Amino acid sequence: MKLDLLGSRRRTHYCGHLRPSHAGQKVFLAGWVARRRDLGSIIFLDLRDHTGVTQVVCRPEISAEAHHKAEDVRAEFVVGVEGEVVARTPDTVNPQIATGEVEVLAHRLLILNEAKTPPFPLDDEGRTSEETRLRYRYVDLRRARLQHHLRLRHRAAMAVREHLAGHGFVEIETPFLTRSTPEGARDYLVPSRVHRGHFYALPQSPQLFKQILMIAGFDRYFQIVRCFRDEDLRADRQPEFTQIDIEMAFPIREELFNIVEELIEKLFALVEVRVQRPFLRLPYGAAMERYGSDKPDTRFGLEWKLLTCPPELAEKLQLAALKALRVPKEAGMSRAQLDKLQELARTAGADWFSYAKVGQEALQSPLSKLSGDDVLQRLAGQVEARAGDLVLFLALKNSDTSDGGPPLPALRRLDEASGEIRLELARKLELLNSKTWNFLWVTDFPMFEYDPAEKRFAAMHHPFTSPREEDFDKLEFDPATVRARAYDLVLNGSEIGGGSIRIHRGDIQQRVFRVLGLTPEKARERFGFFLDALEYGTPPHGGIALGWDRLIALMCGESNIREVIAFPKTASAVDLMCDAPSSVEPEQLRELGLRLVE
RNA sequence: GGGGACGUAGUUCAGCUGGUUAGAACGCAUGCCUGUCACGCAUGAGGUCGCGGGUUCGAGCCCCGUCGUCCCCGCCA
Repeated sequence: MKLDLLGSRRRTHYCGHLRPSHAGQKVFLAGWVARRRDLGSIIFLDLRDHTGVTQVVCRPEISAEAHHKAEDVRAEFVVGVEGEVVARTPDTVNPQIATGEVEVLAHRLLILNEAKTPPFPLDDEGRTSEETRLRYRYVDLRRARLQHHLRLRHRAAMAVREHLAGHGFVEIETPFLTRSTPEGARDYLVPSRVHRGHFYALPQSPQLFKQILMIAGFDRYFQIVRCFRDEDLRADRQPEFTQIDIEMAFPIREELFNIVEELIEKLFALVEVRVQRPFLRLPYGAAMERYGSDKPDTRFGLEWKLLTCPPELAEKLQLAALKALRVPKEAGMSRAQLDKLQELARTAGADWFSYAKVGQEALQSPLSKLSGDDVLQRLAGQVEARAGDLVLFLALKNSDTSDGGPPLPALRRLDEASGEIRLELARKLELLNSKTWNFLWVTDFPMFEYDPAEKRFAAMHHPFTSPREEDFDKLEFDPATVRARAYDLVLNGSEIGGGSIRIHRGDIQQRVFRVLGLTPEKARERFGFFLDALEYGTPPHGGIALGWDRLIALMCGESNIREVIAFPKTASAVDLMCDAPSSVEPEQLRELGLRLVE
């Protein structure tokens, strides 16, 4: 096919912008052919660009050449149209599209490029398999939905820059080729050609660089930055993802919260959501007890309560800890559903599950024979159960806390099971409102988490998080109870950010490393440059990182972050479009001093 | 590393208890059509049933293996 040249023609309007007020104007439009309707002696083309669609009319009596060319046009051809905007007669107006009151009468049609038949229809909204979409991502991205998401992402990034710059934050880039720090996630490694046998690592986050920028006197820093983690993927996890990374010197926690809350407020204004401020603050302990989660979804009630267990029941059942949840008006729940909850409780790690249905007169429960109705009444009373309610009980048995290890992991299991039951109930009872946006700060995380497999403590946030000052003395004697100055930002049950006030004193940093089982030698080997930097006048500092992909996905109403990333990877970390990762030439390996084994 | 779901035309899917020549819709091609806008009508092309092996007289269907995609657990300081 003979193609036309664009020449010096300049687009005068976008396809989605024409209105009756443009009638009579000569215009030049350019875009992709969304659809061709050939009625013989009249051919309609729907011309599309990112703003929308305009109907182009090709009639032989206006231009025989344009009409003739339109016969060859197919879907996704790139064309330019020179013509006149005309108002449609009332009976031909299309109210379904923004430009439906006008059309462009083609005086001249330029076929700028042809296109293969698209591998899938562009207007099918989510019916094409993701595999096919990702393979032909350039076609997929033409869809209005993805255009919207990525353009919103762009405007959101602009808002971030404007907001943070307005608060005195400076955007500074940090290296991608950096040093491996084996703590935390698996690193992506990049072999050095110049230094054979040595490797760079792609950053899991710019954590140490941003702290060093504080030491360097930059006072307030931010970056919209790519991070890399070589771990298994999920719907909300990609091997490379973006963070809004923020750090400030001489931090007041409330000031940081305020800056972030304001930012969130501005971001959600972009999608016409007014957020409630200030955000709720919830200590970690309360979150775990009441919601069974460190990222509670507070769009619905269903709060657990830790009960004081009547001794006779505790004795009989060997209960070590007992939680209860009042489910209003659900006394009618079926045995089958309750059995499912019991099964969930078991697999989620609780030792014991039971329930009571509150009637007008009496309680109905498998427990009543065992405990007697008065004991049951007292338990139900502790959660203020009323007639018609269902009360769920969840417990930990004695044997589990007496195995010598710290009792916390066991309690944690109970809490986590309670959290899963809570979420399952919310789904089953359809309590999740997609129009509600509940932000909250979870604060006062434990500093350390005991890892039974490795038989050591691990940092819950990261090893540069400051313990609360009043807990400094417990570092060596009771690390499990040391609280961190760490906080997470949570939205509707998703963690969208996390940060902390950092350690700015070398002595405290060394003590924390020691709790983590890092000898001074090991610490020096891994973080020597950072420990050195700490010695040269480190101001108190702290910050936060927001999960940008997750945040944008939530703003777009998407549950999968691939929908807000232009070129995402599959669950096995493959880019289906460019087929990465790939093998490389033997010469490339030779240069790097690498040899493949097996 | 583990569990679950899926894999059939370009796309989305159907395909019974293993039985003749594997179907539908959309898309595509060709022709007709002057007001369509998911145009319509007619005709037609299009299949490595993911791949390899096995069972069977016979496999899209059963078995084993393998690859790929999605979801979840572990993992993700």
